[in-house]
Amino acid sequence: MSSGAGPGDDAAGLAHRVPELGALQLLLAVARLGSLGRAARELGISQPAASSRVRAMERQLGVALVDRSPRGSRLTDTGVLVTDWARRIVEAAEAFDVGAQALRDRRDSRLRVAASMTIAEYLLPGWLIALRRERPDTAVSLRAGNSLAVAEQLLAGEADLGFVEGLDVPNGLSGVVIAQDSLVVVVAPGHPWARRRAPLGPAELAATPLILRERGSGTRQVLDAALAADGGLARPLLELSSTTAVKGAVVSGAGPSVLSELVVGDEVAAGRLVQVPVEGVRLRRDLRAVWTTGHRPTGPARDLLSLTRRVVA
Amino acid sequence: MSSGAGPGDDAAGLAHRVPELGALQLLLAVARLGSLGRAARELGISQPAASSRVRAMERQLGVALVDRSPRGSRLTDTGVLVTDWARRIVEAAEAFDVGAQALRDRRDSRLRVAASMTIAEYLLPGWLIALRRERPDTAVSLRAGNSLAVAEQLLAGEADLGFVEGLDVPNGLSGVVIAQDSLVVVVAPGHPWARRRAPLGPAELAATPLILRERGSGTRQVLDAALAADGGLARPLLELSSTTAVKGAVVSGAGPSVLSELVVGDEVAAGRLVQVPVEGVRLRRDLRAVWTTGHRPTGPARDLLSLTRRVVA
DNA sequence: TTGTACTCATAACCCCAGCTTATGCCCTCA
DNA sequence: TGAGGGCATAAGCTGGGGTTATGAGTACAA
Repeated sequence: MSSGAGPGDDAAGLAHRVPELGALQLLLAVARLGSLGRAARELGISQPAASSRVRAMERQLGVALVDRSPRGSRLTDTGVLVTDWARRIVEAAEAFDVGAQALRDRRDSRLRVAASMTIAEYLLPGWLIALRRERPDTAVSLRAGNSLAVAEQLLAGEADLGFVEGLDVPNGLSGVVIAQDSLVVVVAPGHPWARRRAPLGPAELAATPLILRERGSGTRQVLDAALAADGGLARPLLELSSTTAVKGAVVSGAGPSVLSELVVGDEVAAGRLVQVPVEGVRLRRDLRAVWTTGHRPTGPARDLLSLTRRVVA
Repeated sequence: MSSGAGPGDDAAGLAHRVPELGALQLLLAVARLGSLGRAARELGISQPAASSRVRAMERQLGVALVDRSPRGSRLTDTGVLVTDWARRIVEAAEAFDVGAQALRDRRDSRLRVAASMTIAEYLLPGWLIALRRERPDTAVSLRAGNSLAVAEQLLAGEADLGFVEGLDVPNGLSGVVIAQDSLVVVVAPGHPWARRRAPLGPAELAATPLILRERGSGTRQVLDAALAADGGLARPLLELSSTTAVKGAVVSGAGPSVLSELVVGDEVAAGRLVQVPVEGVRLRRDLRAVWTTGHRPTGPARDLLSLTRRVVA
């Protein structure tokens, strides 16, 4: 094995090394139900199919996952670990699914939602999963855009309920704050700030070139407003057009950035990014549900709204 | 569409509604490279194959994902959204991959790691991904167990580096604290505590029956120790044998629980669980890297260690 | 213009992964 | 001892997804 691409760091083979979704679901079902046959029935396949899939997974991964016995199947120790990793994939897939579903049913859904990008990306799938649990019959359609587009769609009657992040409510709309989103300063683990314990102040933050989204983006606005309170202004080291690009640049060590904790939550938890403590800067923005003034949400819109309001009061 | 299971809430069809990993990777590659052909080359498949896969995805999801032009392909607006959801699936799959890889190479790897369950499940994959980026040739093997098992393997020379969570360092081992894990009180969004703003005190926490892991588990130990400082003791409402089971019970509203923020991070961010503020209880535990006293980590072990220490100093 | 180089789409063919049904063995329990 | 639930094996079919070969549209330079 020479240097460079070892086996396992080529993206190409990922799909061949990771079992497909159906197999992972099957594994979860086996864990839950304690029997290959029952799991097979739950997923609507035959028992031999389930048996062979699990066997194939074990061959693929090179470890034993389930203990078969004539009275059922239980996970092995490593099976438990693998299943937990698998669960994260399946959950991400479920979020993808509800999101895609909502995206597809553009027209004539019972509940048409318009949301800003960040909310559509990170929060809505979770809400829709919860909504589906409580009101399985509600068909939801989703359109994502910036705050302006959300407002337009509500005013044009093309959406029943909107979600926006930002400092104020667009004209003609009413709304309630449903959550607060914190912006956080993040750096790659190798950056000097990563070991820092003393909080950053506004002056230092304003003086340091940051990796930022272009001027006009929601995140940038909040940052500028926060620093303006101290007479400062964010200095861009690099301006990128998508949040993902910014995040990628920070992870690869290009410099510090200020991003929503929604966006970097995973990376911080997994240690790919480090959050730098900050003091004296108001890096919070409200997340709001909005509707056209006078048309308080009713029916499915009300269901979804009450669901989101129970989150982070 | 009658009541009950609508289309989209049956787990069975998930794999048919969500494109498979290869297709999602392809989409990410297209987004990054701006061309179907280039993306195809990167993944080692032919251009027509890529073209057809993307087309199949669009048919499957019912939305246009990429704008084809004779000079390349760019994502549509909804394509950007879908791609972001897809990225989360692929990242989960990468974590699965490195984990499984480490699990497979049990014997004669250059670096044999033993880790407690929680660390193996939530943190190690991220570290291994980072390690692979810096030292692509390092083959890592992983065994997961409780703190005792980790200690045994280190002392028996079956592992080079261990990771444990807990209050103290096992006998015969040395170690450093690499991170702190906070335990948090969580409830389902419908629970009365979800709207609560005043922090819980130790007395109230000790007086409330909780959903817990069985006595002897790491989490339970920390909780008992923390409450013991005030003369209290956790009262179980329900004792379950796995963290996942506890989490599931809390999500479905069975009652409050105390869990590691590593475990519930996703759920809290997505609003499936609500974190309740707590005051006056020391719900922190150290995460430590450990090794047999006298054998300070060298080589690959040192690489991994330094990597983890850069995280949450 | 015309040639070249890039894009993506279409067509015809092929293969194997994974499904199904049918069966058998093992264990447990009434 | 027979019934029933559990898993494994065998044989056969199907189709999704791959391949190569080719065409058609756009851009740019000679």
